[in-house]
Amino acid sequence: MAASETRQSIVAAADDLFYENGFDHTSFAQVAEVVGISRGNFYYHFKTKDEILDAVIEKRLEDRRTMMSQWSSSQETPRQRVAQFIRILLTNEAKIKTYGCPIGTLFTELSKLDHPGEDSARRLFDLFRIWLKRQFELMGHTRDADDLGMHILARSQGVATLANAYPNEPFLKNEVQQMLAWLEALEASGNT
Amino acid sequence: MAASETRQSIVAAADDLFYENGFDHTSFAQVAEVVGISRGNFYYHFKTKDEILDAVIEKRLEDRRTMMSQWSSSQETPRQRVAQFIRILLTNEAKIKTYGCPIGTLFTELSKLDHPGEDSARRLFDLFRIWLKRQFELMGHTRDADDLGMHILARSQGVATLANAYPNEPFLKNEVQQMLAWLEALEASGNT
DNA sequence: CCTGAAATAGGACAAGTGACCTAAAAAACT
DNA sequence: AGTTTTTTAGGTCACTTGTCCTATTTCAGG
Repeated sequence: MAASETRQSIVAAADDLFYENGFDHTSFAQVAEVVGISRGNFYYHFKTKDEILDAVIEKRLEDRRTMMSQWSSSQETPRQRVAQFIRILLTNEAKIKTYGCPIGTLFTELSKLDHPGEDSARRLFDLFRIWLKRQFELMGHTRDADDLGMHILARSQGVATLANAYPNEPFLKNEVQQMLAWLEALEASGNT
Repeated sequence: MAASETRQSIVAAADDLFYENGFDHTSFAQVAEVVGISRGNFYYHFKTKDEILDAVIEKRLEDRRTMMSQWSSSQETPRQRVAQFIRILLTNEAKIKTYGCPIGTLFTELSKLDHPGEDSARRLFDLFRIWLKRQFELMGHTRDADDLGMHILARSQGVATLANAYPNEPFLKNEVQQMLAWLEALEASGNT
């Protein structure tokens, strides 16, 4: 098989396993088994575990970028686009209740491990942060656009964490409704 | 030294290390070194790693219980007590920015590891959840007391996560102000 | 078909882990 | 002081981990 294909399979499998079991707790053997290759072959494609982590983060960045560009083409107004962001919680409800937020849990783990990849993981937050800021600016909230973005980002993180702790409750849906209501209540024009 | 004292030292050291480096990533040797005892002695007090985890969770539960009972005696109204809860984020600002929330990060890790201690860790959330519910009930919000408690719990979690990701920003203080304003804006009497 | 590069397999290694064991030291009690 | 119990130290074990190495297979280009 071509090297790039195998590489993709490895990154995809590692992406899932890191999400489901955590980065530190996922071993090379596990990834290799899921992909269906030998551990030895593994090292032909990735020399260190950190290299896989970098590749996984790069993949997650790319996946989110395409997701956000789809929003830009399907949603007319910035308000609708932010609403789309909030609704990720519903789209991924099942996985979030089981594994939490893929971005938040990865950053939290790497931060706790004092792992160099922490900085790369923060870039996943940055991606949404900057994008959200831009949307709020387009809504006219030029001065506090970043604060509003951080606010909605934090709310999403908190909801994901508690939905993970209490999966069998309507909590997540309730909070999404509240966040959407908050978004609607925001004045159309900012305070500049 | 008396066994109970050594045991306490171990639990205290493990509490810190689990918070700073994570449960899975903390080894017996590290805890023993911090306490200043041999690894062999360790097993006289705790037969398995899970036993230490249980003891640490029990300690955290007890610490929070005493904290909340202090609030009850120092704060007159339930509204002031909830405000005190919100202000934990400020009290522990430095540690939260470095290590995140001790309750949230522990639960997230155990959930990801599929560790049996996940249920015990959830009881830490329960402690605050039930207490918050009670405060909102006392404020007159009998019907949606639990929703309000979960809401403020989730906001705190989200703020802690993002403050950990962006420690060099006024974000945490801003959000605490917003949460306190939200609390003030709640009607004194509920919707029953 | 042949040849050299690309890709794969599987074994080996050192380090670290949780767990266990036994003997020595310390403390408590008679 | 002597004896029993409590507490401690340090070695050992089986296992897993990330990493490395070498031999074999696959496969494309001449």
